[in-house]
Amino acid sequence: MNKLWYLSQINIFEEMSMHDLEKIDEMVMSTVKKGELISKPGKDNQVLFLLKKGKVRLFKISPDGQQFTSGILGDGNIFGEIETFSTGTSDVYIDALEEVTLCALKKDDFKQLILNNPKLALKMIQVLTDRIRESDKFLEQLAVGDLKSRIIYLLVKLAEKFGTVKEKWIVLNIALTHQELANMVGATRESVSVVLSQLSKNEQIKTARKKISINREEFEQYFE
DNA sequence: TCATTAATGTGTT
DNA sequence: AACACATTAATGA
Repeated sequence: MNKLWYLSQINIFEEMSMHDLEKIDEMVMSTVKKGELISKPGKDNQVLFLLKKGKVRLFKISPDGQQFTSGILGDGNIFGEIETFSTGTSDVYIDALEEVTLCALKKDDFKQLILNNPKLALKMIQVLTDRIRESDKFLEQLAVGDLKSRIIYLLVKLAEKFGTVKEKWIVLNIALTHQELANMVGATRESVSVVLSQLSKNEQIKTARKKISINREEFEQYFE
């Protein structure tokens, strides 16, 4: 099984100066509708994408057509490939989980940006390091855990990245179907449904269609 | 509001 | 895990 997991919390824009942010703002920006493919393996875009708004999914497709989601990136993240710089996305499909606004950064623009913002370079390293670390951990969890623990691990990760606290719950601000969750933990849609309703019955999570909240107290121990 | 589709739930093998 | 089928919620004409 090809199991990778990239989850990065870091907002790449934080370290940029106002001046550069304005430049980015002027850059060609495109919007991609939900479900549309942004990139696929082998496609040599030679650009870095700055994700201004929305969420994208990185996934692979196995020979039998099964999708495996290897990561989800949210606002302020960066992905893509240019000759001297790779974010590890050259061999994955990327599609939009929701309507997405992004701008494409060409090689020279990126170089310029780095030159103007030494801190940005550090941030980039941090982002990529973080992805590797997450990937490692996730691989481990997938190898050792039963389905329930894998799902819990995933929900906690999603909560860290996309969650907002609401009383005793953390609401996951990301619309995912059970099928999509299944694609992330390498399980079937049905078994994911079963585990989720189990957790729901135990008041560990709350579910609605494409909406999940997790109980803060129940999962406190899982957070770092 | 109704009909269609998508998401989820459940039992059986 | 795979399948078939039931139920329910979302969508949109």
